[in-house]
Amino acid sequence: MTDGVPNHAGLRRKPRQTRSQERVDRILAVAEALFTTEGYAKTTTNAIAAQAQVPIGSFYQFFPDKAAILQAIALRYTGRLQQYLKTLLDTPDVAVLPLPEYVDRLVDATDHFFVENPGYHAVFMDAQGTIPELNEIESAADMALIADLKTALAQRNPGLSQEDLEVVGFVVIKVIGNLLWLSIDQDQTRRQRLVLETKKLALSYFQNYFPIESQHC
Amino acid sequence: MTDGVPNHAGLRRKPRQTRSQERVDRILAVAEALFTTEGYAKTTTNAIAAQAQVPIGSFYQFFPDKAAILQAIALRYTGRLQQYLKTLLDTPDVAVLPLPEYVDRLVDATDHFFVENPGYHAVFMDAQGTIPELNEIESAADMALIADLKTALAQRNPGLSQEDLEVVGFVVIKVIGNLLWLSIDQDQTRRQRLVLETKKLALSYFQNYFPIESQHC
DNA sequence: TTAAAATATGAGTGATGCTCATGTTTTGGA
DNA sequence: TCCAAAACATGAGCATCACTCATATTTTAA
Repeated sequence: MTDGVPNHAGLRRKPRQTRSQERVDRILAVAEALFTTEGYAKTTTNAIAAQAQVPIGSFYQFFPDKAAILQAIALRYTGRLQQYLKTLLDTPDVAVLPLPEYVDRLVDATDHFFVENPGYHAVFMDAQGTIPELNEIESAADMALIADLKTALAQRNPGLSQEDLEVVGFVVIKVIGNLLWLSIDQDQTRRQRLVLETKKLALSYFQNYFPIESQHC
Repeated sequence: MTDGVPNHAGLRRKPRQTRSQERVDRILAVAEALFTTEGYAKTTTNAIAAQAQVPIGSFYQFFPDKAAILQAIALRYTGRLQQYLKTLLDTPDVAVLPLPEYVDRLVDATDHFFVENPGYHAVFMDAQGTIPELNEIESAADMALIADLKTALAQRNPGLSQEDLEVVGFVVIKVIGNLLWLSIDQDQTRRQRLVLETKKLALSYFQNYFPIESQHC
């Protein structure tokens, strides 16, 4: 992507005029609201266009098809998450934290993002599988997260091979994501417990690759 | 379900005659093949009916809607998986295996099932989110697996509370399922590595709740 | 044998994603 | 300032798909 504004990704025509840009923004806002409340399948393109006060024809000037709106919204979310976690991982203070605290921070940050962005859950939950492009977006987003985590972990244990770093990053990102994702549907008590278990799980696994230095009997 | 045959679940009318039963079987077989090769969204009910040599009207005598076929297929798969794992967990020899070997068996069995039943992956991958009933089926299937694992784990450490058993079962079932699920798309080398990592992950986590008896410095 | 109940059938209906012919606005050179 | 050409806007209408229902056929049982 040569363009810094992810809004334009997958657009049929890039809006040049102010009015057009406003229309695209309105469409995305309305679509996100409808997808979240009604679901992707039950939301019609005509309804989005009508509620955004945009003729259906103009709608299709910007978006090649219905799926493209969801892709645009999904891209916005994955971008936010990656930036959020990268900021954490790149903080010098965090990099030198003992492993348990490090895992705490990582899991808490991911959990926090999920809680603060309920649309993320709603959008990805909805049309997964139906839209192959969505899976690619999620996959690409995870790749980026894994890459960030890899550099952070390499710093922590320079002895690990690239293959090991890749696999450990993959497992940790996927597992944390999956468990916290599942915890969203649960009630408050169970959710907190699952966050705790996620930390326990990640820490136990990490210790296979980052042995505690101060281990003595 | 009072009926032992899961094929009839969610049917509009239960086929009483031999011919009807054959028709339903043909529909399910054709639908599974088409869903797997073409995908759920791109497969039309008319195409299923035509290829199964059943008029579209008769199709809808048996199935209330398109989603019901997928549900029937999904139920068949989850039933098979549960039976497969329950058999393993209920084997007396397995119950007394040391934890590492126990985890090995559990993970290998799940992996084996995924490999032997590619349709499971295809069917669930496809229309998740689009069909709320599918999520319920998957959720119910996981609940059953968790229940089976709970009793097996309770035997292994009677000191654990119900809440702990529930959470540990939940985490392990979900995490193993998720990682092995993801491993399916990967190439052979990476797949084997991920199976290994899944074992490592599950074992490390288990050791929080099942301390090694023979631990001494 | 036959009337009623159960089952089979496929043309037709409504809804939805998307197009395209036509109309309107903006642009930039003279 | 004027005008022609390019860019943009519009919504009635098309194609497709899930699903129905009026009618025809078969089975049941008295």
